[in-house]
Amino acid sequence: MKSKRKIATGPEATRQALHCAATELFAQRGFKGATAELIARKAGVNKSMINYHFRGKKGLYHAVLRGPVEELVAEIERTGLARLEPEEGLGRFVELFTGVVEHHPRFPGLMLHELLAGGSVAIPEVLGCLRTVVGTVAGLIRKGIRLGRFRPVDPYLTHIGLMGGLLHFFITAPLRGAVLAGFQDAPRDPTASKYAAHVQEMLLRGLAAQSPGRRK
Amino acid sequence: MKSKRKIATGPEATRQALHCAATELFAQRGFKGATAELIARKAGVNKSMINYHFRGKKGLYHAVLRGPVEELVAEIERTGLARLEPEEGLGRFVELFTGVVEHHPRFPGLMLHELLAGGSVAIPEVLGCLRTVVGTVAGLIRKGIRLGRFRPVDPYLTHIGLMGGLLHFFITAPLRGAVLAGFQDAPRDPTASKYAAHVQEMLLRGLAAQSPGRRK
DNA sequence: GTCTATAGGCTGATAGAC
DNA sequence: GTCTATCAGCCTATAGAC
Repeated sequence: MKSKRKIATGPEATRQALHCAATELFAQRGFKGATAELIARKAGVNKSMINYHFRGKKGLYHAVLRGPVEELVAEIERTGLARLEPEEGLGRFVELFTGVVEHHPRFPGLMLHELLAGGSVAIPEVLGCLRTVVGTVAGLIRKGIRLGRFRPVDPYLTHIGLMGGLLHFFITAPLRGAVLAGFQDAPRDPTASKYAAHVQEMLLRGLAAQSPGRRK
Repeated sequence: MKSKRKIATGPEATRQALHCAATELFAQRGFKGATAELIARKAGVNKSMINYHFRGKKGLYHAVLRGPVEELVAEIERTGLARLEPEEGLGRFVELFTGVVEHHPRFPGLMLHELLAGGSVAIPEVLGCLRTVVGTVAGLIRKGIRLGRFRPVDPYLTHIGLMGGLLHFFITAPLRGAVLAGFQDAPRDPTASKYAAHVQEMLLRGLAAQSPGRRK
């Protein structure tokens, strides 16, 4: 399992190898838990390259964190999520989020470590993005309530439940096998898209003022 | 904010002060992020007391983690959750979980750090307890499906969504003020019981085969 | 039981050769 | 750009006085 070697050479390949290895390790162990030497070894690169290419460990961490967070916000804006119908918009948000995680599988781990630390490691970059996400989702829910299609729930509490549910699926993936071993009816390897469909259904049915249109 | 001083004296008070301070710091920073010196200072106690009373930092971590996890399982069994009607049982689980968190406010932080680490720090103590929780919740859902009262969802995916939603509420509490500032309609200080009610409603409506009895 | 002092290892960052 | 060598600081744990 420790056979990650750098193949290509040159400065850009070094940068990428470090970025990639750091993403993995920061997500699993957090900022302090992932040491510079570990990252460099996993990248197959000399330790001091971290300082040359990223101005130190903190710079590398910021670079790693910015990617997925900014992509999520960009996708939200590109899709014009806020302007969609409430049901459609929330469904698309779930798909969009799982799509971003597919490009950045370690995003949930990074995000949660950051949240647990109280945003202490990288406040400003992330905080603004979080506000956009929360605002968009809460806005869609508010719109649905106003239109009489959703129950009068608290949009922010709903957002917490939704985001928590999404993040939890991905971060528990490594442990799932060990915990579910022995449960005969447990899904072998639940895919993200299967879970996304489940979350959409639970969310829309949970929100619906009346019973929503059947999908299946 | 750094005015935590030990008042009482004696060995038991020292133990408790360390346990208490460690709970706080491990939950916020994880095992490696919380240093022994930080814990001792917060407890108002000498650093070497960690080794005397807990056989080192790891021993202290295990002691801290065991408490809430075992209490959760004990509560599940004491309540006889598995034998209740599905709707009642799931509702009680949500209340029971938030109740345990009230006794152990740092439980969600500890749990998530552990999950993110892939259970690497304390596998055996926690893994068995997790299996009990998962098994009980999934069992209730399975029962509801069998009785025709729930839709034929995947019980394990449902459990992931439920637990994720619950945990996320508590771990985001510190950041909530900063993220929600400016959103006029955001709840000032959402209580755990208010959130618990929200989660119950979303869960049961999301699961219901037909429209469930209105509560309000 | 509690303290001080310190050992011994690891960590992040830098200096300087190539 | 990349490497080796190395420093100063921090970390956990222990020894030993009280």
